[in-house]
Amino acid sequence: MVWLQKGLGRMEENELLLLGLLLTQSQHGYQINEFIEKNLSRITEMKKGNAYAVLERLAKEGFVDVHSEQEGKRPQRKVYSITPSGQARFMELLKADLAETGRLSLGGNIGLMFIDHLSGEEIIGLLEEKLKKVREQLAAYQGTPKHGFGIGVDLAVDRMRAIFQADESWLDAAIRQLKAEDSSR
Amino acid sequence: MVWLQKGLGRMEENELLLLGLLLTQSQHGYQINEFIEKNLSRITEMKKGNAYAVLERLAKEGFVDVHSEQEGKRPQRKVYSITPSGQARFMELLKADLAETGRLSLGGNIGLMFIDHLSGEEIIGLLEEKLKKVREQLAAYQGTPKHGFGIGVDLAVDRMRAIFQADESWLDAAIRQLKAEDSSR
DNA sequence: GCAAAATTAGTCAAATTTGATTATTATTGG
DNA sequence: CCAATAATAATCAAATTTGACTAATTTTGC
Repeated sequence: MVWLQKGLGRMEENELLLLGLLLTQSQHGYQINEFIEKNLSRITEMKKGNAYAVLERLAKEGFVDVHSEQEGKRPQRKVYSITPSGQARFMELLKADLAETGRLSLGGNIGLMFIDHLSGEEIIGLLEEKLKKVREQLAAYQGTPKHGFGIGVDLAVDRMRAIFQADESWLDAAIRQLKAEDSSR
Repeated sequence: MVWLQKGLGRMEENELLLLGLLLTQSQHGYQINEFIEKNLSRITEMKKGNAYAVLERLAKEGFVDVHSEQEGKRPQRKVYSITPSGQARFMELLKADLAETGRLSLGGNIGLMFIDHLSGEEIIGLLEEKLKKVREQLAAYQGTPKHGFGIGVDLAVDRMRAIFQADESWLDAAIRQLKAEDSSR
């Protein structure tokens, strides 16, 4: 993976996300995780287990309140709500996250680094496979209608789309060039 | 952060990187970390401490051999060399990393999601600050000469540059649009 | 109406990652 | 030539993250 630094770290962005989701309404963990998996899978990859851990951390720091609920014989669930100090923290994190360059981590670049350990055909074959997959991803974006969760979510998704598109163009150009070099031997 | 999945995970990419670096020559930990910090900071953000841990893991799995060296009274250093099974592992990881869509993790997107908690001017101000920083990053790329560590490294760096450039364009367009909306009120 | 599958809700151990810290040897400026 | 700083080399505790697991309740298909 590849990074370009500054701005919030993983964990701080996870805190920002959870605080942001709790800002609209108090929720229990499962509810939050459902929402993330169903609607925000393009915008975060935070795992369930991690979300629960981050919520506990936020509670320990006083940014959220927790209280247990029992509905019938269901496993007790913990409802989290944001505190005033949590709201302040949210604003702080929000501004920090928006202003900085931001982490940029791109899978597949380490492989690229060592590409000369493969033969020309192998390289082209693998990169074409990759290009195909990138295009599938892009197609999925085209198919997605606006979320309706506010302009921000749409912006975030669109930014991802733009980045993906750039990767597609880059890959396409790289493959062409490799092919040209290959045939000129 | 934002992810788009499939391909190697963080740790596997870290393994790939270290195996790849050991392929050329056996090295001790400090040497490897120096090289990464000085030459590959645009391509990975693996931290020193982590590199040592990953090397230990690789040793435990038989992908690298370790033997301690003492030079004078210097702190003993551990020299790592790749084993045949490590070479096979390298090839495996290399192909996997090249063929998949690859993780794409983009900082600042969570903030974007919640942008409507800020006022129009605040948003524009923060995004412009961000744009400035992104442009600085881009300028740094322009200034970097080719590495000379093989075509792969250059490709990887260039891919990063392309992605960054796309982010810059996206940001620029987004700001314009926000300004237009703002002034039409 | 009942067995199988899916959903709800969350926990936990193991693995990974970070950031600070230690300790020795070179180098540099005055 | 001596004190301060930088470079060498790595370790470790604490924090975070993952992925598998538990366990109860609904829903579904036959």
